[in-house]
Amino acid sequence: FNRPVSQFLLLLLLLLLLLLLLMSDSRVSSVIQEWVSSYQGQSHSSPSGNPQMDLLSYSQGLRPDDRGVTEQMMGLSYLPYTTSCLSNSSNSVTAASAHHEGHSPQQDFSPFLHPSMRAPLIKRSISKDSAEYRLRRERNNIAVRKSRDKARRRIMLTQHRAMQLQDENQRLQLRIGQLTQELDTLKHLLSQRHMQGAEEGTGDTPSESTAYYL
Amino acid sequence: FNRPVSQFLLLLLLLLLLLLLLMSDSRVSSVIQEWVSSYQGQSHSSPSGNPQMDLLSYSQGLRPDDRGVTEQMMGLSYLPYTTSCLSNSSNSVTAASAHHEGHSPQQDFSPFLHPSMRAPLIKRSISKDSAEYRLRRERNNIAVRKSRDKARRRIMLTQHRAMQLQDENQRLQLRIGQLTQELDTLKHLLSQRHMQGAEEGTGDTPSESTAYYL
DNA sequence: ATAGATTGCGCAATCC
DNA sequence: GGGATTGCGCAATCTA
Repeated sequence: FNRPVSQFLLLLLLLLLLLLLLMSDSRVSSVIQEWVSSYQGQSHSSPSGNPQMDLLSYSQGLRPDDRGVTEQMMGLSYLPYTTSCLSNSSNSVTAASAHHEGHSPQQDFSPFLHPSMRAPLIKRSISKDSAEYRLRRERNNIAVRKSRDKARRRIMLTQHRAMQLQDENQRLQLRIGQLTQELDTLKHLLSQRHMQGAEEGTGDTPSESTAYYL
Repeated sequence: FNRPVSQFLLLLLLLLLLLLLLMSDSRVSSVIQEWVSSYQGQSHSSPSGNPQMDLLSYSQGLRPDDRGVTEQMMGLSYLPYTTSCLSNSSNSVTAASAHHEGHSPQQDFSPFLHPSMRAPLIKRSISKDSAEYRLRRERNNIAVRKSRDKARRRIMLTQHRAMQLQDENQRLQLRIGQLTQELDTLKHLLSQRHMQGAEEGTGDTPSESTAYYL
């Protein structure tokens, strides 16, 4: 997203939420509950009911970046022997702090050359360079996209909820002001009436004991 | 972060914010303003005044992952010619949709082999494989870390503000209930008094339609 | 123990 | 030009 688009979107969403606020007003409660549930209970796929995309859209990796295979390569830290490259089929990457494994289809680099990370080499033929490793990566990429979308939605939602709550707050405070003023007026009126009606005896205060003419 | 730690941190921050709320209570306004300003105006380094880390902490890349040099390698998509690897010094990566440029110190891959991305090859000797390119990358990494920290802080803040606002809302609604009840009592009392003391005028009613004696 | 979810991080593109 | 943001892939870790 570039700035103008995101700003426009934000504004649009704000307007929409304002409309929603106007329509159903008694929805201000349970902010934390929803957030926590959306944070922990991710068993439901699209909590916000976004009609845009669901699981399928993620599995269809049709982003403009995804044409073809989309490989990504890897770490290879701390190697002064840069000349003997991957074509040696045995030296380069795959082990450098277990970060960013080398990949490149039908090419295998056995984990080598890093003294601190030699143990995982034996670990169950790790890092199959182009077998079902790609499958796992692709699945994880899908999951990552999904999770990040979810996070984005969650953040937007929280933001809008905050705005909504702020508006509600303002309204409530206004209402409180009104009520307070009204109450003051009434109290004043009552006390005045007490003053005037003092000749009939029965002086008392409005809030508690109002049994004059009993 | 794992869950318990993050939950504990969240609770701690919540308590802190509650304290802050108790100290200065008139701060509930201008939620959106702050958010937007923190979103757009990023000229200030640490807006929340977090005493934890500032620019220096970012430049000192001392994360447990950062020992040594920490390289990262790159894309290389769409190459059926996997056998002729990097040692050919001219074929592999660097151009695949301009993603994840190959790196590996004192090894240079000239951008090749992708028909759609041939133009940037001429572009000012791009992708210096290990010169000041590394410097730029390192600086960008620092900036990225900083930006993400900021985003994290912002999100937490918004969240806590939402909770805060919700509490405030509850309080306000309670107060409104109280006021309304009180007002009803008073009104009832007044009307009763009107019934009984019908001989005295002076009716002025605050809100809507109790103007008997006008 | 296997798969999805979350997260920190680096890279590159883009914004400002 | 240089910091700030952002989408994305990778790997580690968590969780169910």
